[in-house]
Amino acid sequence: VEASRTPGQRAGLTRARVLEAARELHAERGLEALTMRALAERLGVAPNALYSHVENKTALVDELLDDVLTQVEVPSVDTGDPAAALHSLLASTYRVLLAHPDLVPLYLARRGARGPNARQLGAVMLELLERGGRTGLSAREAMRVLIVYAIGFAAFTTDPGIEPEATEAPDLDELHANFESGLRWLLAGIARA
Amino acid sequence: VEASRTPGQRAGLTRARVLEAARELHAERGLEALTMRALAERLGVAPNALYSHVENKTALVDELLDDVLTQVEVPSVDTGDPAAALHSLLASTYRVLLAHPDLVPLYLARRGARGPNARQLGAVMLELLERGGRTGLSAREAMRVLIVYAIGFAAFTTDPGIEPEATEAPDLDELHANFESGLRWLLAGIARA
DNA sequence: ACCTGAACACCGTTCAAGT
DNA sequence: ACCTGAACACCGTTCAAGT
Repeated sequence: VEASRTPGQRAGLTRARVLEAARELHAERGLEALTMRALAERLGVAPNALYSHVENKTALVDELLDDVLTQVEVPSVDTGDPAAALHSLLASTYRVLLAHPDLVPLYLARRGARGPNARQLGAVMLELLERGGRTGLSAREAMRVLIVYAIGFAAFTTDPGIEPEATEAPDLDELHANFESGLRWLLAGIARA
Repeated sequence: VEASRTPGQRAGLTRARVLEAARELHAERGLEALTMRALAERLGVAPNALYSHVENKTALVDELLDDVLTQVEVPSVDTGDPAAALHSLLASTYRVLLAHPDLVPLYLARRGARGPNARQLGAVMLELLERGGRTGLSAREAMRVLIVYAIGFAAFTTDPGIEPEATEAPDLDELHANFESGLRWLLAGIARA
């Protein structure tokens, strides 16, 4: 929004710089402030200049979502109890999601992330499930249930919406314990059947 | 979009007629076509005329979401096995959600519905849980887990997103069976603990 | 109270043109 | 290849005015 550059002059943008600015903008002012126009303004370029470095807004956000997953603590795959490792992997995922509350609706809307980090977490889960005795279709089913549960409960924790039976709003500790309970039920069912 | 009415003339709108038109528009052309402007056009009024009958778009959509829940089959509360009743209630909810695939992201975004139908379903669930031996906090926790799971899995079924380990896309029968598996695990955990 | 016209304050994206 | 200016095709919502 500087009038300082004329057509033909470079602004020195990079895909990496655009993504970095997007992360900052999101961190500082939240998801709804993360618009292509605001992002362009922060970078001092015209809105359409972004499209030289990013396919569209969806691709940009996808990359943001996948990046966050680097924060998930991945347990070692081939030592220790696979069920315990699965538990800690999912608990870590839940915590990471809660650390970025306003991204959670996006994970929800896109049913997870799509990038390399998401794929790697999926591969680890499958391997742990297989070490626990589930293979092939059965392992993929278990994985789906666990992913759905973790993202779904994170969403519910960041905003319980209206509880059907509205008493008082549940507090965070209660919800965390609640997440653990459900996760244990699922892991027990997966181990048993 | 008719130029036929001058200021002061009534168009005969009602909240009920607006909602009916919204349901039709959504059914015919999908969620993204359901804009206030398109809705007004269908009713032959100016966009802002809608605001005489509906607070805003959010309130309108909330009512739509709650309405859909009338289609859920509610089992009888005080006869039969409460766990079986719980199972059929959740399976019915899942099916109803799948019957309205493009509303599912909205249930997700709002963590369920808020209206009288949602509240009634919640009350039935709590009563069934109590007949199964869970009361108070414990019952509410179990309910949360089940609701999160049903909505989350419905979302995943309507659009699996990208499976972390992308093999072939899972087919519907597989996903339905998958929903049942996870639901059984949860109900078993709830019954046991 | 219920409607219209006009506007406000936005969006994401595309197109043509400059260097 | 990378940028600008201008525009397209929208949104939800508000305000002032008419009857």
